[in-house]
Amino acid sequence: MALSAEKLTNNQQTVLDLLEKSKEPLKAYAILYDTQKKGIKAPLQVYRALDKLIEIGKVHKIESRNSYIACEHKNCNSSTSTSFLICETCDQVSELTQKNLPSYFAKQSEQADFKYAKHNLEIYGVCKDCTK
Amino acid sequence: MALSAEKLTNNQQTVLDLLEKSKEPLKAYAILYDTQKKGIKAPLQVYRALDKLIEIGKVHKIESRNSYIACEHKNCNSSTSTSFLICETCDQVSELTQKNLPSYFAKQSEQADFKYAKHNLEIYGVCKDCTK
DNA sequence: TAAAAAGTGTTATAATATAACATATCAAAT
DNA sequence: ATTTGATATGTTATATTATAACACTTTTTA
Repeated sequence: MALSAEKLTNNQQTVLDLLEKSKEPLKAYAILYDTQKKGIKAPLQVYRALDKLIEIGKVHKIESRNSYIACEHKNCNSSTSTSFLICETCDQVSELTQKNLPSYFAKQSEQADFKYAKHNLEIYGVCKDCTK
Repeated sequence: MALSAEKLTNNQQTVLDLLEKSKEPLKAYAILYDTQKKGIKAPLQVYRALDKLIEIGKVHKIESRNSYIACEHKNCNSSTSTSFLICETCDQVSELTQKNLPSYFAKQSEQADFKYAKHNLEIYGVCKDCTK
């Protein structure tokens, strides 16, 4: 079955629903706490759901924060590269949708004799709302 | 006292020496294990040394690996932005020294109404040695 | 040289994540 | 329809990463 058409299991859907409702990235144990009423009882259930969701590109991990966010792009199948804008004031995170980043990084890498495969970019600063 | 002239304490120097000798990034508990003969006995001693070394720019953290690497640049005082090339084959990490990355990211961020402050970039791929 | 700032040593514990194993579900190929 | 193989589940335990709290010491600076 194609990844994009993948049917989610109960636990996976529960975790994804929560992340999609959330304004900010959530930590695994926050997800656990918030999904107890839906029957998720142990950390592993959360991590396994997250693993799958990340694999199919529905969720991304923000490495520097140990937190997880639903992908903003509809029908995103990519779990490879991620680029985030992280507001240091309000902690909100948005994705930088820059189609040419991979090729830019590939070029930069090449100059260091390095073969680019994928990347994780975390940009910190101040978001639109917080500059007002 | 200027950061660049900062004198390191014993623990800080011990941790930095180890990282500078290492070919790969090291994890905190690996550092702890390897510095026991130098008198470092507890995780907190390692983390405190790392915190300081990161603050003065001598060490960087690789977020997606929970590991630490000595800065390759002599007299680097910057703890703000980091850019790494991480080899998925041999786990060696080098720094991408691209002076114009910050301004490039600032420009990209601006298009999303986001005020760039600093960044963390982790590029995965295959290093020169491993492509042979 | 006193006060302030930074670092140390230590114990305990918090936060994040995975191992191991038995069982269950489900798609698809006989 | 039924076996099969892949994937998911539930559960307990534990590994890994990181910080809190507190008493004390050293270094810096005014």
